[in-house]
Amino acid sequence: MKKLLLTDGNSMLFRAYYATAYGRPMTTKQGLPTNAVFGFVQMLQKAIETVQPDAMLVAFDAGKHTFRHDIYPEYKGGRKPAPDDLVPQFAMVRDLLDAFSIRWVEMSDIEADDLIGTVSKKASDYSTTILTSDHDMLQLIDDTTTVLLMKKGITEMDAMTPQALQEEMGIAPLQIIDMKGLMGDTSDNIPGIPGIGEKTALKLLADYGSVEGVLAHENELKGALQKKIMGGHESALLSKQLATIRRDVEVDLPLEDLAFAPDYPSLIRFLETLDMNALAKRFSEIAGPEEKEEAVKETAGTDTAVSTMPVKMLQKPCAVYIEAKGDSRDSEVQGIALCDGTDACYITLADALQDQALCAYLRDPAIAKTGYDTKKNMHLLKNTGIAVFYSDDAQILASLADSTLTSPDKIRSRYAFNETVKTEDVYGKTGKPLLFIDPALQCAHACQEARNIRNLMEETMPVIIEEGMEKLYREIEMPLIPILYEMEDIGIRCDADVLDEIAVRTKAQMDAEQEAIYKEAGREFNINSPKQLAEVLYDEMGLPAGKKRSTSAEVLEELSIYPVIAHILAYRKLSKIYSTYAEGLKKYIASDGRIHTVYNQAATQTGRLSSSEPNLQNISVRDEQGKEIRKAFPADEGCVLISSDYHQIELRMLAHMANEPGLIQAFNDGIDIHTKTAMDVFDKTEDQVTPADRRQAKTVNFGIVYGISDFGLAKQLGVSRREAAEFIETYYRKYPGIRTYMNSIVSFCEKNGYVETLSGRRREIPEIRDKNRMVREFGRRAAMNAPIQGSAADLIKIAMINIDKAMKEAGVKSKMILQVHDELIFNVPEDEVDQMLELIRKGMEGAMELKVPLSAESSIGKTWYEAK
DNA sequence: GTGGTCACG
DNA sequence: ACGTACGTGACCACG
Repeated sequence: MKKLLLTDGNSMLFRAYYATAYGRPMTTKQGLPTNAVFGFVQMLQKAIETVQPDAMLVAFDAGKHTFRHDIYPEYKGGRKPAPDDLVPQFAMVRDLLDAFSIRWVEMSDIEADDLIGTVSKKASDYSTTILTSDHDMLQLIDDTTTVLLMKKGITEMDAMTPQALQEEMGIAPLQIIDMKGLMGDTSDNIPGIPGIGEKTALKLLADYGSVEGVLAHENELKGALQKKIMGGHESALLSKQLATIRRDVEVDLPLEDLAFAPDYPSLIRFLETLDMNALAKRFSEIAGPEEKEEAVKETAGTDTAVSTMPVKMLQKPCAVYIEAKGDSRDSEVQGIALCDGTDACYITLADALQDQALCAYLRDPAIAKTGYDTKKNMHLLKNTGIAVFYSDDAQILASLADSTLTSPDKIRSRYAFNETVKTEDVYGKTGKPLLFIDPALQCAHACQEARNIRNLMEETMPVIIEEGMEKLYREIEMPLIPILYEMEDIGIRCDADVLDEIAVRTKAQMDAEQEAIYKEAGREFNINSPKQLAEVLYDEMGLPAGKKRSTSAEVLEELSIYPVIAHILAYRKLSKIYSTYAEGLKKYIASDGRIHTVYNQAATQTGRLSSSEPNLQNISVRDEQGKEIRKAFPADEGCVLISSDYHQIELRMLAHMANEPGLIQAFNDGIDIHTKTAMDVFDKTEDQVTPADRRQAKTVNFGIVYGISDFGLAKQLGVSRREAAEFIETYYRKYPGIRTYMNSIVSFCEKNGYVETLSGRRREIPEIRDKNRMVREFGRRAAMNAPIQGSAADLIKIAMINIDKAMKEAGVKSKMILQVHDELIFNVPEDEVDQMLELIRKGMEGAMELKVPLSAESSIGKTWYEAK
């Protein structure tokens, strides 16, 4: 029998509101209250999981005047209006249901109860569940209709069947109406018979069955009770009438239209727009495996712990998993698991070292082996005596196949990794390691992970091939791995003494600024706390608050007439230098006096690298004082640092991709591009362009690359939106190729749901089809930006590969040590400088053949500070 | 664990 | 009526 889930929307929203209203208020970043919607969606999901419906409908009350008011004007009288912070959530929850693709209904002057009563009656061949917190609904229970009664909290509910009702209250479903007739209902202002409560009503119904039965036998009753009944005939009959749910409303809701087809991706995006990110994440876990259910494979094979790797495993491609005692790259290696797609075998590190055949197999470049995060595996294996030649990296494959998979967690949930044995089951939690490690668990865990890797490879490889990304994968991403490994391994020198010096100096300045701020504020507080700072500025000192009581530099700069603001901005800047850089970086200096950052090759949606532990891609440079940090990064003894960066790479990339003649011409002529833009947009000659004009034009150019909007540009330039729109229009008129390109990229994305780079790297942009306009606008901008940013990322990756190759061929001692998106930094022995300058320039400028020339400029210094 | 802020390209 | 420039990661406060 098909299952139907009917929900009383109002009842549930109120319940959700009061279940979550206490404690801290919950709002979006803009301050929109969301607590009831938050509870609502959780209740709904709980009910969906419990019922597993085939069809579903949510009913809402609408209108104030129902037929019940005709017969009893005081019906639902005396109710307090809905709390202010609940009101906006009525509309919000309807939007949520739309996003979720769940049908909802409201009819003017008809209550949700009556809609549900009517639909449930029509659904006689369904097994129906009614979700509500309203006890009135219990009258609808029958053999095929259950009421799920919401209890305290958010997800506690009780399934009420005829049997359960009989057991709990000793009455049949329809007798609920009689109950109300006798005892009334304060929440709906139904009078009942004054003086009759639940206990008495139940007793009377047990004896006489119904209101009419009680009235007919009132002479059998005694004393006060009889008196109450005799005086309450009219009220009892009226109350009974009010409590009766109508089941014959004229409503056009064919049951076949109510099929339950939830749109989880859309729901997730909706929740994210309400800043319910944790909840969105939980839903993506629910939705992820469902979309890819074939990912959970039935495997016929076995997991075996071996002391010598069986020969049959060594004759074919396998997934290789390195079992280690933690997940950092210096964790202790425990053993190795191989999976051939059917069976998996685990061998301890000690045994593996004795197994010559295995070692030869692992390092044989002629046999394909798949790993996961193979760069990390190379670090893990560094001093073990074992080397693995990996032909494939499943993490890279997955991130190319779906660019939204920017973390191991997302990959694991998207591809339904088997997690029967968790790392902490084997080794305990970090900080609380288990004293005894169970070898059998290690084996099970390692084999499970090897299987996961194998399955992931088998699922993603066909996608890469089908979507034309094989070349990108084979010729860019895979070759880049050992290069990044080497950059991480070599690291960059870092001088703790210099950092100390900066720290001391910065701290002293911070203290002075702090003093000044406290003096202005009239008291001490934590300047680092945006909350406290906002209180001090906007409440105590009475500074004018704009729309948001933000304390960001952007907002504070507007208030710079107040002396305290300058101190705060100075304090913030110093504090950043102090904690993130001067003190922060010291933690990462390894025993070799060097910092070994981690380059993540699968962390961005555009194809850029990211850097972490520490992030060396955001070391200060724009701020003169912050830039001092770079003095702590010296070249090695007898060496210099060469820093080489692409000049305006994204605009060149845009000129090429859009095939815009004017822009291409400008680059070919070697004209300063921002000046050129200023001339075109402001209609000036080169001589007339002031530095301020050029700055504005530069901002316009950034805007173009970011996926322009008049609002964003206006904000950035500090001009009106109309003026910004005019700049954009003028720009497009001068460079019609750009307009055409942007339009075509957006419609491509609308049609296909993704965009791609010159190398065929895809970025999925599901947002472009979202119901919410803001989300959609974001999707459009991302669609305009991703091919540009991503193609530039492809370009520098190719340059890195070329340069690495050229360096190896030249046999130089120089090392590539850092990448900062459009910039490469090398540690170069003094006598290799000239050779390297030429080698780098060739490698960078020759990485791609574009319609515009590429320009790479280098500078040299003893420290990173000087090489800039 | 999340949000605000700020560093970079 | 609303409110957005694109892409990252680290630190701090706070619940």
